[in-house]
Amino acid sequence: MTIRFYNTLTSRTEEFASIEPQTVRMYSCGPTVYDFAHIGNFRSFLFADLIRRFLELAGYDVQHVMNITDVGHMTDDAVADGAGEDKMQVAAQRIKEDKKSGKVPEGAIDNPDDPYQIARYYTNAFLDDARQLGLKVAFEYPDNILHATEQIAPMQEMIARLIDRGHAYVGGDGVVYYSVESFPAYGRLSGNTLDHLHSGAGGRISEEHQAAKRHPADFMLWKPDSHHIMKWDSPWGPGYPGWHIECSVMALKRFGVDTIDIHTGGEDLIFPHHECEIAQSCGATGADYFARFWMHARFLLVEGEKMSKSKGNFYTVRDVLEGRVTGRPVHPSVLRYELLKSHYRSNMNFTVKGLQDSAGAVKRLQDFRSRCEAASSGEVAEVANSHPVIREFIDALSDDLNISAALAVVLPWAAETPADPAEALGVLREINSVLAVAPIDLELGGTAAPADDEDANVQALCRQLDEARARKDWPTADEIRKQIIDRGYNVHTGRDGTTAERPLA
RNA sequence: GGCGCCGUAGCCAAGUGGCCUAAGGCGACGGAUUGCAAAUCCGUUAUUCCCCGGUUCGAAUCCGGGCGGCGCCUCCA
Repeated sequence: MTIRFYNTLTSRTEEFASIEPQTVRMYSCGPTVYDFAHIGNFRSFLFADLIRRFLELAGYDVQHVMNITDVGHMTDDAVADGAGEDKMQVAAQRIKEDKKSGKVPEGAIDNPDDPYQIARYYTNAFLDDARQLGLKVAFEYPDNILHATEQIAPMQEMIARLIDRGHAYVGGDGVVYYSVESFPAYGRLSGNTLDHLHSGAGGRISEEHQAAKRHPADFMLWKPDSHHIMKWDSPWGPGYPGWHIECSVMALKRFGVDTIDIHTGGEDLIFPHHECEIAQSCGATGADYFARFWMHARFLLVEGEKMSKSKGNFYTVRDVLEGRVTGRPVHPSVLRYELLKSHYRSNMNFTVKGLQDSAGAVKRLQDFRSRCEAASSGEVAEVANSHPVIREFIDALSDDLNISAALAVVLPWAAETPADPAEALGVLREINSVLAVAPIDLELGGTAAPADDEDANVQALCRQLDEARARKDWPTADEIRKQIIDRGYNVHTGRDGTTAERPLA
């Protein structure tokens, strides 16, 4: 089996091989925790999860690390004074308003002016969302998901090393900058080489900032700023680290190697973030590569448009799951499937209709599983990867994560009635270890929707319906069935009586 | 303007020179089944791959040119 991935670094699809046989070290840029993560963020995180789970099925031991950016960086809004705002302060302001409107529950954040409380609140929200959607690394918190604010010392060590090695300097404004001219490979990932940056820079850069730097493309490693809401002592004065440095540090520190196998993120991170990470990491270690494979997920569109708060199509995971997008609750596995079903390097258009389509596919897989379980009395056979269905599934994903071809293997197969249900369950277990939608995650238990009063009421109606049917009182039976459907349930009358369940979306 | 992805049915989307008069899913439609439904099963659903040229015996697939969509293009994140 040959695994091939598209590598942003070379702009080509290349054969994947890990540096150390059987082990893959993968780093994914994680969320900022100033607000709830949105579905676009999760498309990127789930793309990384797909790589990880696929490689595991293919036999690798995958070590997956992600960061949480909780340092209060600055906004990119060009406000009047040209300095931007502290993101944590912006969040604090918003939270005060959200508390009044109830969007942030009472007691969740006692003191919005405490950035650590804000970070903790949104970190927990992220982890909840991530676990619901079956993001495997979220179950490895805090071992494999690291907070930037807990890595300040190693960041300072790396900055000091970069200064020693001639890759960084203290500018005229006291800020520590990375010298891009000291790193000839700068621009290799994004194509934004120093020549191109010169010609494309235009008049967007303010004169005073440039004066402090040796080259316009030099970027910040440490900013002394005694007014910043989160600050730490450093050899360069109290302040805070640059945005890029945390990822370089965490990846190298957590893995203990100079070169990792895969680095993932959203396509917006290619430049400047990942370009700068490479410059920092390779500058500090002297290695030729920071990561061998750079893989980027394309942006998510919503109903054909870029997701933005001003357009009102800016959805968080909980907006979708709690029904604020479709008008009814959506099962997490449906959202997972929806965000996973398009190729990661294509435009993914998130739509209400697409979500409903995904619900159909997920239900098909879940029903298949139920039918097999009933037929096999729960027995699950051990199957090897050489099984034809698993073989084809892996082959499809081996081709740069061709998820559509992989689903085209699974779905027709799951439409058949298997000759050997125990074997089918074994196959499904392997396939579901990657898809994780039927159920959301086999190994990790998954999240069953909690039964509530409404469920109990509906169960009672099902019994009444059965009684009416036993009397052949069809008008009453039809009336009850209609009531159950009106409550938003799907009804099924079978050999063993009537059952009702909530639709997946 | 620079760099980079991409453009196949109502929607998602496979296919990367001949087995393509183009997978698979969702949806839709017709039928079987059902007291009626649901589920399930069977069948139908692109002579055509954004447009125009070219290469070739042969192109959705290669080349050139258009058109269209998306991302990034710095010190603030």
